[in-house]
Amino acid sequence: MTIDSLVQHIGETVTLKGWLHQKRGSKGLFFMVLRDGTGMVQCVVNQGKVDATSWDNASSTTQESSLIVTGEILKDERQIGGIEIQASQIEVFQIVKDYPITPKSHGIDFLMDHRHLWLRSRRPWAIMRVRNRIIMSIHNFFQERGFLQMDAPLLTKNAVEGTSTLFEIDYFGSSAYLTQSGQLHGEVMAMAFNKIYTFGPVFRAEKSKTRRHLTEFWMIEPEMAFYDLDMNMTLAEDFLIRIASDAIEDCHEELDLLGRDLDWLRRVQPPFPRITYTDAVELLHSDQTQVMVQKHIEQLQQERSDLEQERTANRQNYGQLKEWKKRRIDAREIEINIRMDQIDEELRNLPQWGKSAEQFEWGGDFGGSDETLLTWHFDRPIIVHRYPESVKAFYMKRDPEDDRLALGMDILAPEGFGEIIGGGQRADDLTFLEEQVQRHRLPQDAFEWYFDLRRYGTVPHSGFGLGLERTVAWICGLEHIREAIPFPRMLGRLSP
RNA sequence: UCCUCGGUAGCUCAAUGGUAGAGCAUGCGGCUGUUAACCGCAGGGUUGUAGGUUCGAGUCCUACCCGGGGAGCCA
Repeated sequence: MTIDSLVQHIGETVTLKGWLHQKRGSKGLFFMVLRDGTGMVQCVVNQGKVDATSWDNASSTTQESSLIVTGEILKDERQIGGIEIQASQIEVFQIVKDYPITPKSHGIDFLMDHRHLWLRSRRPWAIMRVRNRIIMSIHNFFQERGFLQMDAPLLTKNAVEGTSTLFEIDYFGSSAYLTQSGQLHGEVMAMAFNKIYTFGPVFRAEKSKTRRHLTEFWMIEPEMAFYDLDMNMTLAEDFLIRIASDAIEDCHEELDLLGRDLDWLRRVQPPFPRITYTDAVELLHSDQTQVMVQKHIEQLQQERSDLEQERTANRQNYGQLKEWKKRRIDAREIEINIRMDQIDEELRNLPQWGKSAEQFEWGGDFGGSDETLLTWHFDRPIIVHRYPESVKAFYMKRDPEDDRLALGMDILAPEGFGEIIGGGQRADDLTFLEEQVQRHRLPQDAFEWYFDLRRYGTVPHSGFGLGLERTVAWICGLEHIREAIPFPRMLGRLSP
């Protein structure tokens, strides 16, 4: 029996195998929160209702000790899940000594060093389950629409994105690279199977230390023959709507535990605003944007002064309080300090963001701050399309109505989560592509097989890439992408 | 690579240049309905590293190492 299925068996006696998450007790009574991977449940151990060995076992268990609990399932509305176990027997696999991750707060460095244990905690549990649900949605979405799942090679000879972000490895004496994208091979398969999608890891040697970057992450890249840019955007829109609605439907408990504001996810409904790059630049230049920045600054200043007042009040009353209450105040003070640091950082950044938006020049690529400011204008994901060709990859088709533009599109998630999808319509003309490869100083011969796609039955086609971890971070409302993957690989982190 | 903040007990954090502390965790004791339980007692430290200033350095200065946040770049 697993904890997630207990609710259907109220009144029955069951045996659960798991780990001790937490224990409280008083004379002759223990409350043990048992974790088995599927959920948590409180087990009550009453000295009068168990044998002596079981009582000793219960007494000696520590955090993360592995054990077997037998007992009756009782309804108890006060508890998590509305049930608790009245234990009749406790057996032990192992008594643990000094489990490093205590129920109190920890710093991120410590937690990352103990990621192999941290994954047992509540928060990672919820996130990984949402990730799993999202992966299922992705496969269901494409499979239901007749897409063929394909695996692109991870070792390649070609750069797809910028060459500076390639991981180079020795391949029997010559150099090879870890793939940055499965797209070129996806195009091959689209010409063979019409509609395909890849789902695999990609690698980028970006020396980025931000909340949105990993060096190894998972990408989903559909590629469709006979799709133009508009069809591509519609597919991407349907795709995100499906992911969000499945998560809302099936991940109540997890999203609740993460404190996710579901209203933002419920608003992921068609149509997503579609704005051209040029309009987006105008929006950045608008007074409206400046007003928004100003409003944000004022809000933060308000929050800051509220926190300051609370802190002062706490300190004034401090002397007269009972010991346990003092500790609460101490803990709260730490929380306040952390939040104030965040606010100060944002208050330092926001004026710069406003300035950089104001001075943004047509032709450049949006920075993280520009994306964030753009999304502030809308209540759901937005699609920005028709970028200047100079900021997009060599394989993008040009806009027939304006040669300066590429038929690319990005989808920006709201609430500052930024770009989660990038894609577009592919160049289908051989001569144009050959010129582009030359212009970008890419090795012509490495792309010969790719050019063959334009020699033998070229057709209009499109596709996009979705970053899985960014999507998980968005759906879960995570501040940092490192929590969206079990074992994040980042600048300076290769273990565990 | 640049900017910025930080590194003090196992963990989270305190400490006007002047005797290094608290909570949690751990150990022992108490408490029969706890929800980050509570109460009492105990053990626990080369203040990131190497120099320097000073009567005196956790605190000031220099260099380096490690980490957080941000910029650039991107999904």
